[in-house]
Amino acid sequence: MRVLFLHADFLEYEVKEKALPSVGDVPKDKRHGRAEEALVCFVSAEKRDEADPAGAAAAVARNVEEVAAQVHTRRVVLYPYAHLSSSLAAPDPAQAILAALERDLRARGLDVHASPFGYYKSFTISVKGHPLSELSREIVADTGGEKEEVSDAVRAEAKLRSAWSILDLDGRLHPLALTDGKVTGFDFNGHENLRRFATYEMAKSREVREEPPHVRLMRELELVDYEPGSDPGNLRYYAKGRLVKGLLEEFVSQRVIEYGAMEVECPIMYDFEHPALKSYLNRFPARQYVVQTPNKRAFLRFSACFGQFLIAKDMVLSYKQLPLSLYELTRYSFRAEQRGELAGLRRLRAFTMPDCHALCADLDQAKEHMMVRFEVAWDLLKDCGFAMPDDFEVGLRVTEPFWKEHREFVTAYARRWGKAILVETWAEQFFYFVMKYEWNFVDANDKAAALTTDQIDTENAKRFGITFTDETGQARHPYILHLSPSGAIERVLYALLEKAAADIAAGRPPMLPVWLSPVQVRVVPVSVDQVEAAKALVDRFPDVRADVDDTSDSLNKKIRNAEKEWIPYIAVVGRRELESGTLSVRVRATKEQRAMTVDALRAEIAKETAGRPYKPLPLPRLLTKRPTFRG
RNA sequence: GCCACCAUAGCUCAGCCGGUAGAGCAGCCGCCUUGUAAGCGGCAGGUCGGGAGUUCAAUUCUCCCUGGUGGCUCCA
Repeated sequence: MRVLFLHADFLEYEVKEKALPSVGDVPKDKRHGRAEEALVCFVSAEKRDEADPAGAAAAVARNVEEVAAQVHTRRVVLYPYAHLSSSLAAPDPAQAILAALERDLRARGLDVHASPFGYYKSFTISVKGHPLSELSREIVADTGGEKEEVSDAVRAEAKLRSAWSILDLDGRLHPLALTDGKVTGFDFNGHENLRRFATYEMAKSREVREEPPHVRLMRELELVDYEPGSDPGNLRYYAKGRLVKGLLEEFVSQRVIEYGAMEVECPIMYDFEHPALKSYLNRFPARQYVVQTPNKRAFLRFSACFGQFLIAKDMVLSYKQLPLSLYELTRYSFRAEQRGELAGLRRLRAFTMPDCHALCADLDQAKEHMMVRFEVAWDLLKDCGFAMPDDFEVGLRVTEPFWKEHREFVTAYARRWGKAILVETWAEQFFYFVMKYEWNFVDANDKAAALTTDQIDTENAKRFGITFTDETGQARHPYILHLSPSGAIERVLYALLEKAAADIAAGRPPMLPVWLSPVQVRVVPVSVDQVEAAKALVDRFPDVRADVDDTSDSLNKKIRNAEKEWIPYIAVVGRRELESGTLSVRVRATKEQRAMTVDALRAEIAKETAGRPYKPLPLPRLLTKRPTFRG
């Protein structure tokens, strides 16, 4: 709908003749109207409002109430005014919407004066001159006409009754309770991180009032930054950040493809009116970004699910080919998270998510294959630089029927994980999955963020019409696993930076793994006499990100600058080194200073980075040629 | 989305009861040629986040907007 708000000293109108033959007659006493000191709302109902009249009316009502409050009036005039839109709703739906709007506003306690619909009218208006007195808005029912449907899932979540327990390695289930904000029912001694995770999940108690440390780090290190020129939660990556993110993306994709998934690529926007998608949205409590294309309304994908499902439904599949995996690294997935929920790299509106769906013939195969992928994800996170399983806590969510029938599977899962896990059981299946797990990173502020996650989906094959032919020649719907092997790439970076922040707090030198360090070797000449030699030295590190500090700063200053950048190897070159043919290397990880040859340093870096992707230095090699992206 | 708080130079921050701003770092210029976390001096840097209001006068008070942080809600 379109609304023009005018805060008026008065509005006076006179009904003339019918503009639409179909409208009823207006009684004599309603043919003239006058309102004093009112918010006059000229309103057009539009074509797209027809899809959700109640939603459109409610959205406008909220806006009217808000604007009325801003201008401190409770009197509102609704004035149907077709000329605000080039895509008007048909008269009948438009009248219905306006009537609903009028009722809604009355229900909100506003003094509503509605001017007749479908007539030519003359009017006189005196508009106040203050800055809020004139305002026009284009209003769409919340997240489009989908609000009602999406909120099925949101509502389901709200009334979702769940029970929390800790499952230990002996298969014993310890039911948890919340007393005075404390989680009880399990002896958390030696499981401090699990206690923090369970408390986060159950009590949501927040005592810390600090900015998460990774936010400062991501900016100081010139990796990532906010972009006020975009929408909140859409970040910009500087050269170093793009490198780190690109390496993580490549590494994750490499591991998933090695495991056997087929990489595909899908559109980032989808038709709201596609029947399978529409019904899928009901089971997925997300808030979407909405895009108006030239001829339809679309939403930006919030995962790779439907893109891959739409591919899978057209595939010709035999049981002999299962389990079978499709994979895409989504750059980006979009979720219009509420403003207050966004936080640095932990929670974004646009994020990069690897998403790998496996079609499985039956539940046994799904369970078995889930554990194959478990190992892929485990090795992946380990090789990204995490301590497994120490750096994470498992949240495993399961429906009661699944728990009862597959308790042994869940217990075996916990044993493989190697420490007690948090289990949430739901009485009913509210979502499309019967079982899911996440590996949660718990940060310094006791906030948990899910990285790796996998789910057993029992519904979507049917919804999307995905079938395979079984041994008997029958078409059957597969079970679908939804794995994000690392979770969002941004979250991997978040967790690495939070780990580094924990190192700082513990007095250890913070750093990224060598394969992810934007600069791996900084060659530092002691004085100008060695600058040329230093430049030549860099060429002897062809497969290493090495640069040269060719500034005229003091040696101390050059060392300090390199340390502030978390460079793992600082190679000092002075007269002595040139004479001996070695480098004097400051090794960040161990805080030692070692004399090494170029080959020895190269070998050490090669060992540190073995099996990980490599990308060249994304910046000029000479520091004097390099800009600062921010102070 | 709701509530609270924050926004001053590229960065980190001072700035009293309303009288249009200051430091350190970074940058630029010069001197120094440095032996393992800041050498010295100078210059230049501001629509005090944006808009409106109150006032003779607003960085300062009020309102709205934008962005950020925390809490609530949420996290598929």
